[in-house]
Amino acid sequence: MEMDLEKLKKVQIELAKRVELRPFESEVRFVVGLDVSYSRKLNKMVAAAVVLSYPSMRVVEYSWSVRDVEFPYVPTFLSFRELPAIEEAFTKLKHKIDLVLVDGQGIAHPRGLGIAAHFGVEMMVPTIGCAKSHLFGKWTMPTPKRGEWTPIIENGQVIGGVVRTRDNVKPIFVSPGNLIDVENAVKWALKLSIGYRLPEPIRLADKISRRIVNEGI
DNA sequence: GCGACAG
DNA sequence: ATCTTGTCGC
Repeated sequence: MEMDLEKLKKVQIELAKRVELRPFESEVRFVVGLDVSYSRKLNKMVAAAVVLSYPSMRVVEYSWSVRDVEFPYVPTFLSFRELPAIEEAFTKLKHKIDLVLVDGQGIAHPRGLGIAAHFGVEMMVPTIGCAKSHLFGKWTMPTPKRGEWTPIIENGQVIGGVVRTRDNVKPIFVSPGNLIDVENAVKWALKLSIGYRLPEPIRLADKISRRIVNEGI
């Protein structure tokens, strides 16, 4: 397969320069969650985009995209595998989106461009990365109480947070994707986490994409 | 050289 | 991510 990782690293480094970390204070009406599920036998993937109203937290719209899997899973290069699908699903939405949550890292990535940051700079929309496990940066375990969080640090800079979204449940790794800073990314990841480990937008996107795969795409 | 390594 | 049985706990 024709894929030059060194070349792609340069692409990531260039795109990372376009990430803007800044306070996020705009009014939030609609939030979207993005996630991808796979059908191993069909070699296809399904990306789902779920729109929730805020603060009512109701599903007001959702869309999806089915694509052939043409890029392998290589740690730190996840966006080249899933971005085509999640961008297509996102583009199909009719609502005007205020904030996006993506399943994966934001800037907490070796070259500062996890899938959430890559998506954020290409779509130019406020984006937060929420990963279920660690990839990059030094961190310590936060206390077991919901709302508690510890910083993910690299070169003396806070690039994200390890966030406890539920009492005594394994924390999630949150980092800015674009147009938001660490504090606001953590704040919103918590506000959108209601009763479950993952924020509602991402949890529902996972459920919907998985259902589409299991119903025969 | 060795360990780590989103989904 | 997917595959895959039972099991612990609210």
